[in-house]
This record gives sequence, C-alpha cells and structure tokens, in this order.
Amino acid sequence: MEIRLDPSVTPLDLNHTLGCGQVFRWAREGDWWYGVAGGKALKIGLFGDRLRFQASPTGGDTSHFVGRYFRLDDDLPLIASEINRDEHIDAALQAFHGLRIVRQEPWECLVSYACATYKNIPAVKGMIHSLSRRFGERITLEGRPFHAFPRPEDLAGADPKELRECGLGFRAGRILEIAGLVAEGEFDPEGLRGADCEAARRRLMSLPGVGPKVADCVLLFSLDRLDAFPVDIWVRRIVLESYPDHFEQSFIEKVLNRKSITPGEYREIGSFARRYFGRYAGYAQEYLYHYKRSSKTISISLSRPSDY
DNA sequence: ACATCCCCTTAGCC
DNA sequence: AGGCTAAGGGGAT
Repeated sequence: MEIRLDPSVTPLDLNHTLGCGQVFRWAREGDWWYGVAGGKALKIGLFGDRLRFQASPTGGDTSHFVGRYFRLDDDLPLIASEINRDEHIDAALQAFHGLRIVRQEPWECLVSYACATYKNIPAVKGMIHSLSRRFGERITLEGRPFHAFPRPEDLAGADPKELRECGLGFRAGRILEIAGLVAEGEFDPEGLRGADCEAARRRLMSLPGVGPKVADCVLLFSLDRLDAFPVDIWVRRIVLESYPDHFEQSFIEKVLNRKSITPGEYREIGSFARRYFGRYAGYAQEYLYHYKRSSKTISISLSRPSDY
C-alpha cells in the first residue's frame, strides 16, 4: 500500500522522525524502517513522493492508521513558520526538514517514558523491546517475529522480578503499579485526551514514576498537546544557552550548575518556551533536542536485533 | 583494562 | 520552596 505525499505540503523524513529518539520501537534496514505500532508490525519506506508500507496482521485501514501515526494531518510548513523565531531553531528546522512528531498510543507512551527516567535512549529501547518480547503478542511480518507492546493486563499480572529482568530496575514497581491502575480501569490514559490540559497533566503526575517531564512527554507524543514542552537535561542546556536573554543570569548559572532542577525552574523554562514559540512549542522542543544531540552524538546503532 | 560519569528524572527526606 | 540523595545497569569517555 502507499500514500502519495506532496513534499511542499506534507514534508516527511522517516529517518529524522523515527530516529530522533521520540519513539523506541523502530529500526532501519536499508531503505525501510521496521517497527511495531498500534498492535501491528509495520514496514515503511519513503520513495520520492510515495510512502509505501505493509502491515501485519492485515485488516483495518492501514493507510488511515499510518496517516494518524505520522500526524500527516499536521500542517508542518505552517508549524515550522510559526516556531521559526531565530537562527537556532531555523538551523534545526533546516537540518531536520520533515521531522514530525508521531502520535503514539497513550498507554505505550506512558510506560515508555516512565521507563526512560534516568536512562539513555538505547537502554530504553532495550527495556521496551524486552517487555514486548516477553509480555506482548507475537506477530509475524515477512516471516520474521515481532511483538506488540503488552496490554495493561499483561503487565499488571507480571512478577516484579520478571520486569527487572527486562532491565527496568527500580522502575519495575512503578510500572507494575501503573499497569494495575490502568488494567482495573482506575486510570484511563486514552481518556485524558478529552480532559483539560492542566487536569490531564495533574492526573498523569498522580501516577508513581511520573513527574513533570514524563507527563509532558505523554501529552506531547500521545495526547495531541503540541504546546507541551518536556524539559530534560538537554533541553534545559539548549534553552538556557541559546536564549540567555530571556532569563536572569543568576538563574542560568544556578540551573546549569546543578544536576536536577526544581519544579519551579522546570515551569519557568516551559512557560518561556510556550510564550516564545507559541502553540507548537513541542515541535520546537523536538527539533532543538535532535539538533543538539545529533551534533554531539556520533553513535549509530549497527546492531540488528533478531526480532522486535 | 579500569574508573568514572552520564543517562530525554522521580520520590522521599529535611 | 528548594536542596540533597538514592536508584539498575549499560554505554561513553
């Protein structure tokens, strides 16, 4: 199957989009990306203006799913023009033309970013991969095994020891607790979509292992809150170093010299970003984040997992 | 080889 | 409010 994309209207770059660190379930093989999303194994590639893909199991409207997943409904040229306020973000926008925020499933996104606490991206990928292989439904695509992300009830009934064996460490108990609440219907990640943004954020932060940063990631990457602005160690540095005129000098020194930031400092950086970049601040975050990291990171994983 | 630091942070304590 | 610390383990330096 394929979708035609006019690059001037709907720019898309799969390498930037799937490789920027926002999703943990994709791997590139030559011209194709293989991954799992929405309970399906997917193979996808962009050839000129043709976005080609294949899904397993077949059934359902895959084109519709792909369009939603890659947020092809976002007017990226408009978004880029709105957030392009200065030379820093302009450089990032040019370098990663076609990078899109993807629309993940809230449940998977919540668990993924709760696992990402104090872990680097390769490690998070390893955790999500292990969890899926052990607890997720097995799917076959082109004769190769893939694994859906586990359902809440799959994890809720797990032995904490098993979760730790997936590399979760101290996160195991938190994930187990979250899974229990979701499986019992006491917490509905999908239902947050209809809630007021601040209320959704508070709800998320009521969960164990979910602080401001994780909550903002879930809002941005799965709940369509494109003004959410997750502030991690990289974004903190980027914002304070690139936009020093918008903060007190003492604030910059204090925040850059410490390992962690207080909730008040987190709020100050986020509210600056929303004021400065506007309603698509989350897109600005992702471009700046990827731009800064790609210049410092040379590592490209050459490992080929035997399955997903 | 080996030590050390870092990691898309949070929670719990003071 | 805000400062401090601990928490797997793997990868980078």
